[in-house]
Amino acid sequence: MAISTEEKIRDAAKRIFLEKGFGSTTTRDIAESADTNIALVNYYFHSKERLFQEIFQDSFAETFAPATRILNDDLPLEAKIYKFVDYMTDLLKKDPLLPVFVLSEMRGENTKMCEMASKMQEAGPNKFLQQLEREAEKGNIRRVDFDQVEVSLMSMVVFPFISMNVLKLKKQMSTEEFYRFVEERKKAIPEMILSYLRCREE
Amino acid sequence: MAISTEEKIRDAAKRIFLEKGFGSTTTRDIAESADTNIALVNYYFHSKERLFQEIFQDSFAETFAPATRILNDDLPLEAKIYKFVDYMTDLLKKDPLLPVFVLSEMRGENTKMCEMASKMQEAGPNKFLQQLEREAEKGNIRRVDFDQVEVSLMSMVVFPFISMNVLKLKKQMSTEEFYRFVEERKKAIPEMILSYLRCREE
DNA sequence: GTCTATACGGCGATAGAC
DNA sequence: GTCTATCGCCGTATAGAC
Repeated sequence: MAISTEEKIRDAAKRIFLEKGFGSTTTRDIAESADTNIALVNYYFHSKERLFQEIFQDSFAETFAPATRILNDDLPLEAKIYKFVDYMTDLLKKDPLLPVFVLSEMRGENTKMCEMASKMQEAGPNKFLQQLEREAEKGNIRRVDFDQVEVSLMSMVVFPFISMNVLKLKKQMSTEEFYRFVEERKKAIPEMILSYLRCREE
Repeated sequence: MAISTEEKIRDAAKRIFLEKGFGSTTTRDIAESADTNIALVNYYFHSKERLFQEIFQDSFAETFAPATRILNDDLPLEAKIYKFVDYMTDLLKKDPLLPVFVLSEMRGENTKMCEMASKMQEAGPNKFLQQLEREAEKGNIRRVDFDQVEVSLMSMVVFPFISMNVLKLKKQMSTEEFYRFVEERKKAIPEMILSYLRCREE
């Protein structure tokens, strides 16, 4: 059996919203791209706004939930870092527009999207930071600002996808070369983080 | 003497485009925010599209030109990295929406903006990569993939600003705390890069 | 240069037949 | 569930008076 009309609309909406953002996307685009008409978009999703909210929530969760989950896993530090970079890179290779979509809709004073995002935040302690603390106590790593380390880790994985087109321009990369480049980061990023945590004070 | 109407419009346009992007910004917003009317916006800039192109070009140059310039300076490696992080952080503290604006308008298959950006690219050799090569030959640093290092450096500086609102949510930061956080990165980021370049093989 | 008034199209949304 | 037709609004852009 083929996919339902509702699914076709959702898929088309996700593709176009991620590509162009809320403001530059029209209901007509979505309907046409889903091989249907505007009336059905509103029949299933009531309004462009509500359809967008569904897509945004999914995308936000899809991006951040797995990251949080892996960092909260019970894995040795080094293995965890490798797994994090590996998993996130594969995720973003499948859906490279995810982060720039989510973050561009959350920019500035956009209270609406930020509130929505904050409702999806699971609280709980940050086990990754706790783990780094413990390793420092055991003397396995240096004691540095671990919040900075966590943000740097995330930055190095996600930013290349956000700046993909600029990167391809500056480094004269094809799409295939870009994907090879981020593949190589699966080694480079953990090495970078670990050398910072392990090397002697300068 | 007060600033000209043209300047008022340009300033308002920049503020609103950076906050909401091209698609979610209306000429009415801009006119009202500049204390004038739509007719004058089109009188000075001919159309919303052309006004946007001016703002985008400025913003693109404002973000990437200084970065390229510093990396091409004639400075010792360590001093250059510190200067880069320092200067870029100060720049983005003044204009935190710059990178997410530029990169969100360049996402996906948006050929228009990418072509515009490519026309603004100065070619020339990448002196930063050459410098890293030379340092490796002299045995001062390890020989690793220096493209990866350059991208990581840029990522760690820029990404916190792109993800500012998510970061503030996850780490429960106020705006002041966020600015203190990126200020501390002026030390943390260079240390991270340098420890990777200098530490022994693992 | 600046304003008012207006043209014109495209937008989101819905009514109503099937 | 699906479609056609249409409404009303808001978007950009311009004409024309001052």
